[in-house]
Amino acid sequence: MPRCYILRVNQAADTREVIAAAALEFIDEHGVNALTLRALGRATGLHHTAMYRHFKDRNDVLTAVNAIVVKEGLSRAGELPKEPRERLLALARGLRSAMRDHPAVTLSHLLPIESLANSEPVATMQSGILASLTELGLAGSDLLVHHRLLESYVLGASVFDFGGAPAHLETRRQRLRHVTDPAFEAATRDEASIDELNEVAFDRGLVLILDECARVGALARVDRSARPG
Amino acid sequence: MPRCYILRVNQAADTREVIAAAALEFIDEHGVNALTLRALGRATGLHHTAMYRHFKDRNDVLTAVNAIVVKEGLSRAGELPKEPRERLLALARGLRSAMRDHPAVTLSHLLPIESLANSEPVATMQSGILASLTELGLAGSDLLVHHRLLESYVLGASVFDFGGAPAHLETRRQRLRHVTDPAFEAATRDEASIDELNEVAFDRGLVLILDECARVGALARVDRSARPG
DNA sequence: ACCTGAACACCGTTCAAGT
DNA sequence: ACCTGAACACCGTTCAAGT
Repeated sequence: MPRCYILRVNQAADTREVIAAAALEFIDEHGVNALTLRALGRATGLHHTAMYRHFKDRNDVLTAVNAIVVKEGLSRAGELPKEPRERLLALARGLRSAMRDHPAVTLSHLLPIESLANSEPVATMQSGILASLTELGLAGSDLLVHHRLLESYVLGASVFDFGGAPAHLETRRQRLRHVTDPAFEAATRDEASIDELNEVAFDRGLVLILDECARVGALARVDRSARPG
Repeated sequence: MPRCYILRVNQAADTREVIAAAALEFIDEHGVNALTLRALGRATGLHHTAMYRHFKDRNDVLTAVNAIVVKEGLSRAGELPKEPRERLLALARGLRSAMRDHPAVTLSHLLPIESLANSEPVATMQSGILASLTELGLAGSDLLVHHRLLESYVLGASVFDFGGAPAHLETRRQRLRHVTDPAFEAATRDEASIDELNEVAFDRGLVLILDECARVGALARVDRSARPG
């Protein structure tokens, strides 16, 4: 009984990736909590226990889904600029943009902290960021601290901003209900206004942090050329 | 059959709060995923279905646990300074400190985005932050953006920093394994070094953001006094 | 008002069996 | 090598029944 209508027509593609793509689509539509292995089985036309042939466990499926999102973030960043500060800006905005496209996935973005380290898109993103920070002049503990700051900010703020989706609007209304400023009224009027506010705030913080990275990097570079060796 | 050894000796206290405190203790020890209602029943000496007399559902339990952590954050902040920038610093560091004390709870801190809005400690924290930002001179959309930035940074970065705990050390080693800088070697040597790096990076970003809030607030204040009305 | 016990519909995971 | 089907130990939640 050929129930595998998706897999049958994608024999060329790697089964693992086909399943992961189906999982991403399912999460986008129904949320991450609704993604049970049985539901994923229905979506792919496979028996739910067949997943264990391609994934270690359910977390492994989510890890693969996250890798797709990071990969989309890289392609969103486009051709990477030569200038390191511009490159960091492009990478961060690209990743943010991919996460915004898949808000329901974001909740499981805390998972990759544990398990995504070995995926290829994450390694690419990681080394791109480290190389850019180094080019800015950062080294040693300065490099460590600012790398950590940038990572925590970009991923942390995005997880926070999108993790509660799609309950955003009502939540924000609740949290700001004691404020009487008319600007608050306007910003909490609809989803679009809140989303725009989020993006403006995120970009403000991102520029702030990258400016600091460039400033400290430039200082360190001057310091090194003053007393070489 | 008196199985309720905890509740029996705390008849004065509110049952809901006693259960929430037991849940916090359990999560600290066994992680948030291990907190099933049946396990919580065992910990409190109650039948697991009795929880529904005090909580709407399992998420409601986690919401109550989060409220305790935020409350601890407020008390960690201590006597609040008069100066608004110092007050924001104290509030943010206090909350961060409470979250660091309960890293396993942090994973569920994305939940409060949806549901914690109505708890009393969160409301207190919220209004304290808004009042401080206003005192700094921020108003209108400036106030909105910087409030959002501060909130996303403090909560987001902390969720990200602690969410993967206690798998921190191995994760960081994995993620930075391509770096050869000796400073990285030192920083990933043990848990304490990584924790220290996290705290240094967090505080750096916090000061950066608060300086920006003060700067923009001061500008806006000058602007308002230049053309009053 | 608060707690118990049985029950329901689910879940992730394992494993022997098929091709 | 890949997939199925039955089975296991669990889970959150509901509800009638007890005091």
